[in-house]
Amino acid sequence: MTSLRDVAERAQVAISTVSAALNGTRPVAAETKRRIELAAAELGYRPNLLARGLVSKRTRILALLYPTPHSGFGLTEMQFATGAAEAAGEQGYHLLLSPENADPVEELRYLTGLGLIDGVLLMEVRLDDERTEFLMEAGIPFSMIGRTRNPEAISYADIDFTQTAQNAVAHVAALGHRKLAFFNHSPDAYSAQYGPTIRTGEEFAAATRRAGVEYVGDFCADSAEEGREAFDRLVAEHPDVTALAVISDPAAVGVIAAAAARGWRIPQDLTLILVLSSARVAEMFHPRLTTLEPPSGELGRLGARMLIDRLQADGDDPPQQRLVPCRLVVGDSSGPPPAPGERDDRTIDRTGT
Amino acid sequence: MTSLRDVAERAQVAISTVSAALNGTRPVAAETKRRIELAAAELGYRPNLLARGLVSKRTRILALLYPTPHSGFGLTEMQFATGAAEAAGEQGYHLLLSPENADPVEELRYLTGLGLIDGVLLMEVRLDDERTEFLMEAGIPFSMIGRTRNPEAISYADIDFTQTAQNAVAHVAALGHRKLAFFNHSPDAYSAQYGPTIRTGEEFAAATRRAGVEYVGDFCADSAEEGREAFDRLVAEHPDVTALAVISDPAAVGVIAAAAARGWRIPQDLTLILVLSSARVAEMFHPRLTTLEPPSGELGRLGARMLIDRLQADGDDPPQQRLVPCRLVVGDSSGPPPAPGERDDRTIDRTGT
DNA sequence: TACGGTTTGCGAAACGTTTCGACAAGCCGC
DNA sequence: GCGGCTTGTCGAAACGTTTCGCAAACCGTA
Repeated sequence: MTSLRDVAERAQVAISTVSAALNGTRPVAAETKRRIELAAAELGYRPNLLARGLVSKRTRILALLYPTPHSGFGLTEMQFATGAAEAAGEQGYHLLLSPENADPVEELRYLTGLGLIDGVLLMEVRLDDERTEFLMEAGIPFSMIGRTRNPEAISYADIDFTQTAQNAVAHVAALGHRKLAFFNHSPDAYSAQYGPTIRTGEEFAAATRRAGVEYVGDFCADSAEEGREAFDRLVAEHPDVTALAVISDPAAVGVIAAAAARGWRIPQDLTLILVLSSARVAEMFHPRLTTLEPPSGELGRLGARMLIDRLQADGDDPPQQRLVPCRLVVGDSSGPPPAPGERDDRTIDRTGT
Repeated sequence: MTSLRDVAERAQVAISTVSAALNGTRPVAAETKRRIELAAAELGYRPNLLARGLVSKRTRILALLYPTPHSGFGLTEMQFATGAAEAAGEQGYHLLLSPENADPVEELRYLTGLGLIDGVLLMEVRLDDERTEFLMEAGIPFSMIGRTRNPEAISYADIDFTQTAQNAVAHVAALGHRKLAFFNHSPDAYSAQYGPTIRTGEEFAAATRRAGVEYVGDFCADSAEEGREAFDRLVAEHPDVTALAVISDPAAVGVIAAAAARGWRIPQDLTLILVLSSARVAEMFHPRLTTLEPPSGELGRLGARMLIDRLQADGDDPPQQRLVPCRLVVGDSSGPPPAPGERDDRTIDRTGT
């Protein structure tokens, strides 16, 4: 490891001069500077981040905090991480992957106490998130991917649920549908606090209202079986439904099976949309499903960039907040609604299977 | 930030004594130690990682290096990362996410020059990987998830392709199949160097040979269209094939479509297996596909643990090497082969579609 | 020639640790 | 009662930077 000292010796100047020349923090005579840069290059000098961080209190390291996932990580979450890492890298920052243990706040206290971290990027933010309170109090710079219930004072990048729902509703309305159903995650302890779940539901309701489309909301757990049941329930109560949006991949599998069992074809008899899922997943289905794909990578990038901006403008300018809508990827599961009576509705006894 | 010095003052001892007491590096009188620990707890003292690292040359930070993915990151890759982060966390280590730019070796040189990193975890290792050469030469501890062509001297965790192929072949053989086809990734510039692609192909060939099962190997790019074409080609040349393993998710979509177009049912007319894909993806298919699921999380964990072991045993004990087979998740796409002539083979003109 | 101002470079302190030689005190056996 | 050993503590140096006060050299102007 060659150090500043080695460079100084070789260039025949003081250590402090080398530092000034290399960082441009102070004027250095052109000739001297040239000599120093040459020496540094010859020796392959790399500044030691630890030493620098020790005195400057800046490490250019960010931590990405994520709860150990309850149900395995999806593609979406991964893309937050890689997006953030990429954006950080571009700005000369590094990203530390920090899985949370049982006590996220304790974890945070520990992590920030290390002096290793300039700021924190929060993933999987809940509507009331204790982590934000801790970070605010401790005065540690952070930004969120997602947002809390009242995020006014905090920088965040999140999905634009309003726009997303509106686009989706516009899509089905343009095809001629007058009634849209939506299967949300089941309102268990987790989802009750999980922003995307709540907001998607609310915004679908609102968007249909605005568009004059009839709306049916229901819930189902993330399994094919539950998707099947929810679908049967839906058709029983609303036989005239022609379009359905589902937020869970496995539930969609169940829906498709149940629809097929009923003799419904997609998209002729039912338009099906996968919400908050990646197009790559949607392609696995047959037919290829229309998807509202979250801009995960971009959200990760935005989150990281906001945090870095905040760190560099050490004045306290107002928090940045960005909402990005999902991309509507139209697949083969979107079509005009069936004419009344056109649907070949047969009842099939599935219990025998 | 409370420092060692604050603790020392409060406990009325020298700084060095506090350090010794807290780290147990030297014997300290029980009473003194108690006083110090009390003071540390009261002040909420956290050792500063930068300062510690500066002198001890150990930061307990590992870097996870991954190429910016050519085709988007899969679930599999994500699980390497989270698995590694988890294992690292358990041992008091941290994991730095490092996307590689155009020049991986330059990136490595920079990263390791920072003095921030104790060791490197390599992902997406190619058969001839320039990164390993650099790391060996530079004497930087590292381990691999995957392995090079000749990995004898390096620690790695990889899939046990031999066992995996054998299990898969045993599975179809037990069902009564006598002929197995395998669609590998297309042998383009990338795959030609990519271990899993090469090894899976070789091992499937070898395992069928050992089991006395006839083998047909072919390639197809990662798209439904190519999967379709490959399947049609296969059936044209080998109409008696009854079992097929596919390594690419999108290709499997094409295969299923092409089989359906032919009137073949799965699994009655064809047993289909998805290779190196997650069970979560396999569930999206209808029917739910039998899968060889890579033990990604575990490989990540193993890789991290090996690296940490290596760092802690600063003697040079031999490299650790672990192979873990894929988990065979039997879905609804596995069944006995059709009786000869049983298959309802109709030729369908798809060109009109 | 003298003088204020500017340019340029130097040296030392500081950041928070670890490490290690020195040393004081207490205890042992003879 | 004294040398030698053990035990416990201290102080200082070192890690590789950044930062900042200061001084030397040089400029143009009076």
